[in-house]
Amino acid sequence: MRTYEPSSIERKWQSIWEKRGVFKVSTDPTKPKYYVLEMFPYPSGKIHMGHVRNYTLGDIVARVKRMKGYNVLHPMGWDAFGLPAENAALKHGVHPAKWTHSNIEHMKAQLKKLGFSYDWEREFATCDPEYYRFEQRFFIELYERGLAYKKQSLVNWCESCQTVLANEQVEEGKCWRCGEVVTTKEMEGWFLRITQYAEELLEDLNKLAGFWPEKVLVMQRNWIGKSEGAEIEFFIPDLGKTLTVFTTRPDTLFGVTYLALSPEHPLAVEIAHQKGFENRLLDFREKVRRERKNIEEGLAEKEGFFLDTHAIHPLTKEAIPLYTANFVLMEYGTGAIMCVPAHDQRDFEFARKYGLPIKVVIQPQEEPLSPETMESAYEGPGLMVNSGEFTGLSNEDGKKGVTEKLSSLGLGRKKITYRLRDWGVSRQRYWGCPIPMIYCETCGVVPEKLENLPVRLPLDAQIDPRGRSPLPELREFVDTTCPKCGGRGRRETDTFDTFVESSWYFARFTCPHSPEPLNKEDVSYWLPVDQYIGGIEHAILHLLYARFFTKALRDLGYLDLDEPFKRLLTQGMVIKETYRCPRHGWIYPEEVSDDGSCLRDNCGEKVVIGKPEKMSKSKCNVVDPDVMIEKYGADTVRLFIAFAAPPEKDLEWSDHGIEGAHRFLRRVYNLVEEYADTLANLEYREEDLTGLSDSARKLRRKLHQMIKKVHQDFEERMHFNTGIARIMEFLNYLQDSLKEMDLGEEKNLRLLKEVFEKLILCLSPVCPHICEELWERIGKKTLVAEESFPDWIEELTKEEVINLVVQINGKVRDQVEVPSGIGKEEAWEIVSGLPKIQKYLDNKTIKNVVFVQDRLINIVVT
RNA sequence: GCGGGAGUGGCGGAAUGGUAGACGCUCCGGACUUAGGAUCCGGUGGGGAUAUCCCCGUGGGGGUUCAAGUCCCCCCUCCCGCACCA
Repeated sequence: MRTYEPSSIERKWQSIWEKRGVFKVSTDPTKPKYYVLEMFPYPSGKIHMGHVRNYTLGDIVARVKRMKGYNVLHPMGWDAFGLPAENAALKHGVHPAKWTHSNIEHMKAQLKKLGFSYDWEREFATCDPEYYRFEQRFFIELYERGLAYKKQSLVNWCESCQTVLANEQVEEGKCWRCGEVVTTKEMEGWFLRITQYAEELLEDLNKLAGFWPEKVLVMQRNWIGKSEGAEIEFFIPDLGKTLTVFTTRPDTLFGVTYLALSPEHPLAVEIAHQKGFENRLLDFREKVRRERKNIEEGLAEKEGFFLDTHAIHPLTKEAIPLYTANFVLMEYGTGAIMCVPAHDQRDFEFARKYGLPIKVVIQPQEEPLSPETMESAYEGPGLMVNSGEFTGLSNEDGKKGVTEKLSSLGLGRKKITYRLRDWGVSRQRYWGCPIPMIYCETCGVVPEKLENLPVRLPLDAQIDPRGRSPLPELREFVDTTCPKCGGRGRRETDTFDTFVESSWYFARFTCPHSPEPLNKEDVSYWLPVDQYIGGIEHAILHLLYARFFTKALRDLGYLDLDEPFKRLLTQGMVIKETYRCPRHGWIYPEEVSDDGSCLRDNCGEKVVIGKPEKMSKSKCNVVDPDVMIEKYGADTVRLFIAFAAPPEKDLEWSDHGIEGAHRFLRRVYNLVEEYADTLANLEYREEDLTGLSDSARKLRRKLHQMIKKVHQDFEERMHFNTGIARIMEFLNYLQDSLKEMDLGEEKNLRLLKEVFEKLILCLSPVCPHICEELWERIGKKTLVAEESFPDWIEELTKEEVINLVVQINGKVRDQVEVPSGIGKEEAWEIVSGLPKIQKYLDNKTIKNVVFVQDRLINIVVT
């Protein structure tokens, strides 16, 4: 008898799949399609457990759908531009291109070892000119439509990465990639007008409800940050100019006691110039910028100063003082606000600090407010007071009333504001897609001609030791001719944010070799992605950009859909417990002795076992997929990962757990192997399986119940952990059952053949290699990968007898085996005769009997 | 503060309003062994009676129901996201 040797089995089947091109697909409108996509990786060097989990989940989905008869697109590629390649170049002196390609090669080999069913013929890397040429083309077309533009702006700057960051890439004031504190800087850069799609991006989230995690939808909604209110104009006589503010509370207009401008506001600058306190304003602005970082820690106090200027209230015509204040953001609304201390907490704090008046204009029902005694602003609803003609209205009616009044006077209007900003895509980096624009002294900014695309990233650049992009110094790249006038031109040397590449790769996977950017037939057949799987860390950035790009490409005529990803699964992290030594910090598990002391440098300190955390080198809790594959095989790794937790939850790596998974596969292997030769030449038909003994019939019933449950868990609910549990449960039952079954009877052998066949098929999406092997061992000539998922016979899943639970007043008091399907009367007949139950019925009055067929009978007594 | 999610054995986790704890891990006992950290068999929520049982139990408190981990209300804790957004 053979023993289970994963490594040889896995190599064997991987090469057979490859040779036969099992996972190759093509557009075929006669077949139902299914597109499953996992977020493609950055080629950082090697695969980690997070990837393994992501891709295992995707592969199970792909294999299940294939077995269910779908034409399945399951591609893989590389998000290959990005900063780490440049960092590696600096550190090891390898060119980013070389580093990237060798990483790809290594990681691809790792993925192949895991037996993922990708159509590798569709593979591409985003650093291929054949990929990014189309990206450049899209950009030019967006530019021509006014959806891409260049502007000077205050940008987030990471000194360590030497580049600009998008708002989304700043996390708690730090660079999302390297953790360096982000500063601000005035800079020119290219922007994509994502704000033009703000409303649609928000609105279409409703289409995704139920298919995307609620959490992601909420995060995107917050990010887009729609708020409805009004723009109101305040005339400044000293300047002869109008200050426009945005407010969501026009109903509080009569409570305005001051106006506040961001220190960056152009009118603040103008006033400062006129009144001669420019330096004071500049100092203040600098201070505020520095303190932005403190704001996260909640340390910054409200601060500002009087601008020695007044504006005219649009309705009361009162003179309202102008302040500049640190809590007013230039980037939001109009950069200036009207301040109503009585009804806004921030305005309240500022007013108290500087002794500004507080005027109540909204009175709540309960307790009247008075400015003297208020300890905080009242932001709730109420009736309007001190508000001229609006006094007495509810504040909700007031919002409308005041806005309409202002509108009629031409001093305001209804306004919707979004928090979402345009997407800055310029990066001062080398290893990225060149932005295909040319600066000409006579023509200005001119896009490269489409026929000249791609603008190739020069690969012979010398990496600058200071970490700066070498492109601006590269004459043969920079010097060019103007596409318009043929005169001297200078190329843009910024490259795209790498999120541009990942914003449309899913579409290119449908036609990776097409000479057109996107082939109509392919994209309309395959898109949208039916199931997208990836980490929650992309909840905003990548997913919002990709949604935007989809809509933009639709409007350019390349796509015919609104949303790219029909269903989204955000899988949890792979975590593992950590060990900490008081002297050495994080240490490896093997540096902990049995009695829990630190072994590093014979230190002996008591080791603290930390809670499980995301695997990371610095915490010494990583598990290398290669080591696990080597030790247990890919099937075991896949099985454990799919079994240990539901997909969306964090998965705690357990050395014992993976042993358990491996033990299970060995049991499957040994069991099938034991009977393989006997069964190899045996076939069965449905009519062979009639007239079975009780125990054989029961086994067959368990089999069909298992198939049904696995189908539901794998295909409908995507709860792989419980599906696998059902397979394990079945194996346990099968082994018990075999002890009693007479295998001298041919009927039973034929049944066993059915059992093995279907068991193997059910397990195959999770553990494809061992299943192919066993399939072959029981005499099959086909490939499991090309088989259908087994059907179950509903009739066979029905129990013949069931355990009827007998409750008295809702408490379980007994159970009795009865034929399934019996009615209430029959059940009562049986149950009322049970001695245990009679005991409970003595001297009691039966008030009610509740009967749930095949489940329970509940006798209510008093 | 606002928003989202979650609290179930020693652990990971199961349970269309219908036997709470499937499946796996751990641990305990047994078998086979020169040996086992291999394999197989049995047990494993708590407490009590231990022949056959009983009581308690899904973060806490109320409620709806014949019946609640599941539905409703209040509270507590933890995780995640957002946070001077006017």
